[in-house]
Amino acid sequence: MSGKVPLEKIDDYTWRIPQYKPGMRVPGMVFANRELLEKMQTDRTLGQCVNVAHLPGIYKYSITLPDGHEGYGFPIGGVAATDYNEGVISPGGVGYDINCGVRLVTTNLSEQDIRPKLAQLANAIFQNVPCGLGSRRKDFRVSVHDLERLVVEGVHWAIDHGLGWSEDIKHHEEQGCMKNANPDKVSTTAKNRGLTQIGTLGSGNHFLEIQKVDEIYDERAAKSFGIEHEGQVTIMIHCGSRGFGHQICSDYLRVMERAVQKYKIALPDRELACAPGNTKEAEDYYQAMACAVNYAFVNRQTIMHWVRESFKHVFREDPERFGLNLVYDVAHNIAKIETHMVNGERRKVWVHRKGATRAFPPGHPDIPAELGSQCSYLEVWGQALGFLWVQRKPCR
DNA sequence: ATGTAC
Repeated sequence: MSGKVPLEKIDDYTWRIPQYKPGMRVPGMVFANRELLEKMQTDRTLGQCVNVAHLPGIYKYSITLPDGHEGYGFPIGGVAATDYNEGVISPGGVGYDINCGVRLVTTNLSEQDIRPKLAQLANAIFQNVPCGLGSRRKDFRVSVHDLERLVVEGVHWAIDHGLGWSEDIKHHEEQGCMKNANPDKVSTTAKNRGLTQIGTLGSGNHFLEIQKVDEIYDERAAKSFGIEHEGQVTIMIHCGSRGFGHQICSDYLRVMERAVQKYKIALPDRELACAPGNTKEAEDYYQAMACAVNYAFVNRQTIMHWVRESFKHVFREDPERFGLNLVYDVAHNIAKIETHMVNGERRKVWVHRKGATRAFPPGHPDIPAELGSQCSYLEVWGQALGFLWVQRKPCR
């Protein structure tokens, strides 16, 4: 089916899908090189990009970023903004792993400093951070009361419980705490699944790696983020909201399937189940999703804490001695209410990002001041698009 | 991605 999706070349890495189907409200915009594009033509990726273009209230484009591939409803790499009132919010535009994301931690060590202790360190981390399908912590389980606090307070909860340093907070998207989180909108099943999984990695493409800086492209930018030299050791953590977010997604997909009937929404694919933005169903999903967003922030924060503890154990020194500063924690599966200029007017929109990291426009407060007000960080795809600033997720 | 499976 997707073999028939027409593509217009904009440049070597940008392809436009015209509104060739009567139901398409906007064109598609696909960012891919030849090789990736060819792969997309063998599966449902482009067809899913076209399906997203049918969503009520969608603005400007249905976007697919590298490395776009098949997902549930939206393709992974899918980005769409829909009108807050006239549009819809769709859990398929976020995915099952709500606030799957990545954080980078720097150290002041070089490869040669760490090499002799590497095996020991890897073992310590392996002990301290459970991984794999269904991984749980027996040593650290939160009560239902704690869970309900942490999904509202986000990283603040972790810091208050000794699971990090206060300066970590400002190095998170949303300062590690999404507002509107409401645990009353989360099922007991989801809460129960969440109790034993704080500080666990999970499986699939989730990872915790000890890395070294291979090459610095922009010295000034790198320095402001604490990347000083090639060979510097860093740590990267990629994971999400575990069974908690997964359960919330499946619970609300059911709610949204009913909403599609109730509000008589025409959709090309039932995996795009959604609700009009100004309904209770939309509000409930958003409040529950925000809980999973905060859960995932706390999960990555807690994992980082146990990495710091592992350094302390292996080197028998305070972790501060090794730097171990958080550069940034960023989500790539999330929906947010944002205001953007669209075709010259201020619009409140639902931004769906699935496998798409936010990048910062010039002047964004999260850009280190020393980089100057004209600097944008990460690749600003948005300049081509007019109002959305997005970046491809880190690929593996 | 995820205890699984409408």
